[in-house]
Amino acid sequence: MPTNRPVRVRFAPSPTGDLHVGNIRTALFDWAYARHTGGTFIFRIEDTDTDRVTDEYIAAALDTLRWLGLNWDEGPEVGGEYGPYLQSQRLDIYAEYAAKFLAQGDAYYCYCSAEELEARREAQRAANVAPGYDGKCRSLSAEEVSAFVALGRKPVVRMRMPDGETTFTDLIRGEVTFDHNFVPDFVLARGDGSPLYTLAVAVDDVLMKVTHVLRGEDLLSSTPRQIRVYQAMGLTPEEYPAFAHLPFVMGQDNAKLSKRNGEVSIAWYRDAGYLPEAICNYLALLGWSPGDDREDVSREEIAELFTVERVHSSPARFDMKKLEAINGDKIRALELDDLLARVTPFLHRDGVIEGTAAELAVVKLTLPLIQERIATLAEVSAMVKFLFVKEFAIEADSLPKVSDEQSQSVLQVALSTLESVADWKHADIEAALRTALIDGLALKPRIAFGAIRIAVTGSHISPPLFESMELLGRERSMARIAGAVK
RNA sequence: GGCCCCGUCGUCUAGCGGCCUAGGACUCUGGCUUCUCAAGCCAGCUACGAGGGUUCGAAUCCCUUCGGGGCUACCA
Repeated sequence: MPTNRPVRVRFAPSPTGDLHVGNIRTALFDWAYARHTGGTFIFRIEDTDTDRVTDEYIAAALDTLRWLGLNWDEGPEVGGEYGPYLQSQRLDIYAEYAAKFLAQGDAYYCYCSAEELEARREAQRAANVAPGYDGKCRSLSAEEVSAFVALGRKPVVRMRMPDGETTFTDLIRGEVTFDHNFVPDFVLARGDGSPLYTLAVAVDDVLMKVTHVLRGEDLLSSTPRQIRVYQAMGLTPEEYPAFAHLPFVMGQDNAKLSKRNGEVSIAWYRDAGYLPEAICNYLALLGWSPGDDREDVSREEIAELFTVERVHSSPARFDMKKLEAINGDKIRALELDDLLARVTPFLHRDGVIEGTAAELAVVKLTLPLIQERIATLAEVSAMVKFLFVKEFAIEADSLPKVSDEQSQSVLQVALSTLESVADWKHADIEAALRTALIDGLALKPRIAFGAIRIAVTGSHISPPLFESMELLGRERSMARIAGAVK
C-alpha cells in the first residue's frame, strides 16, 4: 500500500455506452477522494475493447463528467505529464510489458483456440471442477510451438499464476484473500497483440502513479490478477495502488443496474430536468454519508467531508423519489437568473418559446410563481405553456369542470366583474372576484376560482390564478373566459 | 457448482459493547394551511434476516445458517 506518495486517483470508465448512475457514483467518489486529500484526479479512457467502445460514447463521457462539475486535473483534453490518457493510444506500452513478461517467464504464449478453450471449460463444468485455464500451453516444446505456427495459429499472451495465494487490504472491506487455485492463468494480450483490461489497467495505474483505486465491486475478484501484473513489473505493495471496492448501485427492481433499465444513463436525467448538483448530492448519499444527519450537501462539501472509511460495504438501491425530492430542494434554492438560464433550454426544446427577449421577460416574471411547484426543470414547460400558446384549448380532462351550470354562471359573473377592474394587477383582480363571487354569490373559493382557472389556463392545475391572469393580460384573460362560456 | 463480497424501517442511512423502549431523510398515511397543484408545518406507520455463543450488558464481537449480489471471457 502506498505510503507518503502524493494522492493520485483515477476514474477510468470503458465507454461502451452512456455513463450510468453507477459509473457516476464511482466518478464522484474518485473525484471527492482526490479533492479531499488535495490529490490529483485523473480521467482515463479504457478503450481497449475496440468492438464495443465508440468515439461517440467517449465524447459523451467527457461531456457528462464536465456537466456534473467533476473536473479532472489530467486526462483527455487537459493533458498531463503521464499521458496519453486513452488506452488506445498507449498500445505500444502494453506490448512492451507483454514482451517483458514473456521474456521473464512470467507469461507464456498460449495457442489454444477459443473453441478448444470453450470445450474444455464445458468439460470442467460437467466434471464439477472449477472452470479456468488448465495450463495446457504452460510449457510447450519447440516442436509443439512450430506445429501450432504451421497451423497459422496466433497465440495469446497468458500470465502464469504461481501456486499460493494473494492477500490485499481493501480499504472498505478489510483483508481479502484469494487462493490461486481459483485464479487461473489469464490472458494479457489477444492474438492480434492488443492488450486486455487486466494488463492495461495495471500498467497504466503504475505508470500514471495512481495511489488509490476506488472502483466498482465487480472488479474485486480481478484484483489478484492485477496484483500479479504488478509483481511481474517488479513492484512491492508500497509501490502499487491501494484498493477500495465500492458497493453497487442497484436498480429499483433490486437488480444490478444495466442499460436495460432505461432510466440509468446520466443523459436521461439531464434531459429529464435534473440538476447536476442534485445528482451529485443524491449519489453521494448512496453508499456514503457525511456522518451526521445532514443530507443537503454541495459538491464542495462532499469533497470536504469524503473519506473512504465512511463508505458502506453493502449495495444501495437507487431511489428516484428521493432524487426528485433533492432536485426539488435544489431548484428552490436557485437564484432567479440562474433558474431562468437553466430552464430556457427546456422551454425552447419543448417548443414553448422561441427565445425572444420579450418571452424571456415573461418567463422570468413567471418563474417565482412556479419555482416551488416543480421537482424537475422539464416540468416548467407544462406550467407556463398557457402564457405562450397560439391556439388556446382547455385540456380534455378539465373541460367537464367548466361546462356545468354553476361554472358557467361563475364565468359570466367573472367576465362582467373583470370589465370594471381598473388596474390589471393580481391584487385588484383578486379583490374584485372575491367580492363578486365569494361574497356576492356565496361560493366556495375553490369552486369559483376553479372554473376561472380552467378557463384561463386550460388546466385545473396551474400557477396561482390571479398572478397568472395578470401575466396573461386583460385581453387574453377575458377572451379565454368568454371563450369558455357556451 | 466453486471462489469472493454483502445483510438496521418499503428505500437511503446514523449506530463502531451500555447514551437505542434504535435517530434522521425520502416514500406512504392522517391533519393544519390554502384560489388548484405544490411548498411549508404537525402527527403517525414501519427495521437490527434467523439460531447459537462471548459478556454484568450486543444492532454493535465470534460461529453457524438463511438470503442477496459479483466473478468464474482473446468484456471491463
